[in-house]
Formats: sequence, C-alpha cells, structure tokens
Amino acid sequence: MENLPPLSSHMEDYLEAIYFILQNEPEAHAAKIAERLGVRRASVTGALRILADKSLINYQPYKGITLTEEGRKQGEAVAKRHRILQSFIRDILGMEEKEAEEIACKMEHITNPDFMGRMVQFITFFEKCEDVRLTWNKLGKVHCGKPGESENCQTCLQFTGNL
Amino acid sequence: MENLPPLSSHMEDYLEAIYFILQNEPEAHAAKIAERLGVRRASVTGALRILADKSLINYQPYKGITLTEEGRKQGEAVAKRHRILQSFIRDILGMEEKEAEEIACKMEHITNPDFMGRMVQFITFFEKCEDVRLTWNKLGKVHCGKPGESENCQTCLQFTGNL
DNA sequence: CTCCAAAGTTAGTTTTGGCTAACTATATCT
DNA sequence: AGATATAGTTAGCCAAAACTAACTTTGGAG
Repeated sequence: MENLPPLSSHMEDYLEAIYFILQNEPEAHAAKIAERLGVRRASVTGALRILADKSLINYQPYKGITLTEEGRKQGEAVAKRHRILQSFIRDILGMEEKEAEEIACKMEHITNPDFMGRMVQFITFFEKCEDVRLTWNKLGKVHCGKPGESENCQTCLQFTGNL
Repeated sequence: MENLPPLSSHMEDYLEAIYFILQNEPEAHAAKIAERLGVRRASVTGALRILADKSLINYQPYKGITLTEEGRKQGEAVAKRHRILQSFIRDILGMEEKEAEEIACKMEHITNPDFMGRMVQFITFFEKCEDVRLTWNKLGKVHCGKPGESENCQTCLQFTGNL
C-alpha cells in the first residue's frame, strides 16, 4: 500500500532522536534534539517541518513535539536497527560501549530487512552457544595478534594493511 | 605527520572506483567511472578536480587518469574495508553475493581501524573453526525461523519488528 | 503584571554533489 | 585531410542540510 519515498538518513536521525527523547519525556523539544544530534536549533526547525509534512510528527510552531503512529513505527525501526548493530559490535566483537555506539550510528541506516534478520539470528546464536563464545574468546581473539595488528598472518593478509 | 581532513564518502567512492578500474586497465576514464558509480560524466569531472587538488590522482583534462601513491593507498584502504564487510555478510551471514555487495558499499566508509581489525579476526576465526561454522549452519540458522521471521522468538523479541 | 532569558523561528548564506545542455577535444573511418 | 561520433568539459542550475544573525514567542521570577 502506502509506500512513500524512504526517509533520508538525516531525517531518520531526527526521527530516532525524537523517539529516544519520548521514551523519557512526554514531549520532545528542539533544544534537546539539537543537542543529541550536534546541530543548531535552527537546523532542527527545518527538519521538523519536513517530518511534519510527511505526517511523521505532530508539530505546531513553539509547541512540544510528539510522534504520529507512522512516525513512531519508523523511529522505532531505526532504534531497533541501532540496537542490533550495537549489540553485535559490543557483545560479539567486544568493543567498548561508546565506540560501538558511534559505529552503530553510521550503520543504522541500512534498511535491508534480510540483513538485519540475519544479524539478529547471529547475535542470538552467539548468546545461546557458550561453546562458541568461549572458543572465540580464547582462540579467535589471539588468532593473529591484537585487533588491527594482523599484518603477519597469512590467513588475514588478503584483508589487512590500511583499514 | 600529514593528517589532512578525511575524504567524504562520495570522494572515497570515486577513489575506490578508479582503484578498481586500474586493476584491469592502465588508465581510468570518466565514462567508466560514471558507469560504475551510476552518475553522469559531468559529475565525474567535478570529482576528479577535487581528487586532483588533494593530490590523490594524476589528472589532466582529456587524459587518462592514474592514482598517485597516496591515492593508491587510500583507494586500496576503501577496497579492503569493502572486501572485509562483504566477506562477513556473504560468508558468515550467508547472503547472496550481490546483496552482500550492496550492503558492503554502504558500510565501507566506516574508518574505525579497531572495528575493521576485529572484523578480520572474526572472519578468520570462522574460517578456521569448522565446528563453529557447522554449529551456526545447523543450529543458528534455525534458531527462530527464517531470516526476518523471528517475531515469535522470545530471545529475539528485543530486536524484532520492523527492521 | 511586567519584563527578561531561553527557546524557537525566519531569512539568507554556504557546502556538497548531483543534474542538463551546450561546447570542445580526440580519434577513427573513409 | 575532413567529417563525425564519442568522450570530456564547462556553465548554470537544483536540492539537501548545515550554518549565522536577527527576530518572535513563551513562560517564569520578581
């Protein structure tokens, strides 16, 4: 049915920020959105008009912002993609929360549902299989030196160098 | 030393395209670059000037294009990130070549070397451990239905819904 | 109730990277 | 050599998304 042109990644970021804020507060405000996204308040105003035009937010100038049903759906979708990716990077690759967060932010705009479904399966597979986790923790991580130092490993050589 | 501002993802795409073409041919030409990237020839000209300004390509109007040493380094770096990501998506997640390619294209601009190093380790770990591969193939992939159909699984529920 | 600071908006500019249309260079075929 | 197709370039335009500076609205303190 109603398959409108997909949101730009920037508009997805705004929607996700609003979705996130609304988990703690009844209304979102431009100042907080701007702060989360690292942009100026004036930039938020423009984005809000666009999201309102697409009926994704309830917006009236100078008033608090809420999500429409469709906006909530799409905001939640972005947030879920983010959680999946962050979980993989943190819990499986073993990176720090904050770095995982940053990388997930860049990847979260990939909208291929098959890919996301497989990532979920992979994460749950890892959660379930302690054996696999142990093998990865003990063998995998020492396979060819610390992360990013795999230049001496023949198996890795096809990939390494400048990353 | 010479840490210049990083390339935009678009400029990385141009550089990668040139790098790729130069693996088969002695010189790159605008028409082929345009075709690979799905843009018009006129758009390529603009990009070439920018890359030439940054001393990443050897460019003279109406002549064939080659990479400078620094351009080759950076183009190769992008291509390697691409290979790593595509390998993970194809060989571990089990997606089709073409879809893996598309997703890798969107992810290849992530420049965190720690992340890329860990991905390499993870891929080589999987290559090495047949046990793990078998477990994933037999158990993992049936954990909660086909990819993208995990809505009935409690473990997955934190992630699923619209992806 | 008034006034002011903070929040929000508007107008106008910049940057990036596309596009089309028209022009120029190259090279190939006869 | 000349005609011409193809490739490359230029000029001018557009859109997205950011910015600054100046203006307006709102809500709270006194």
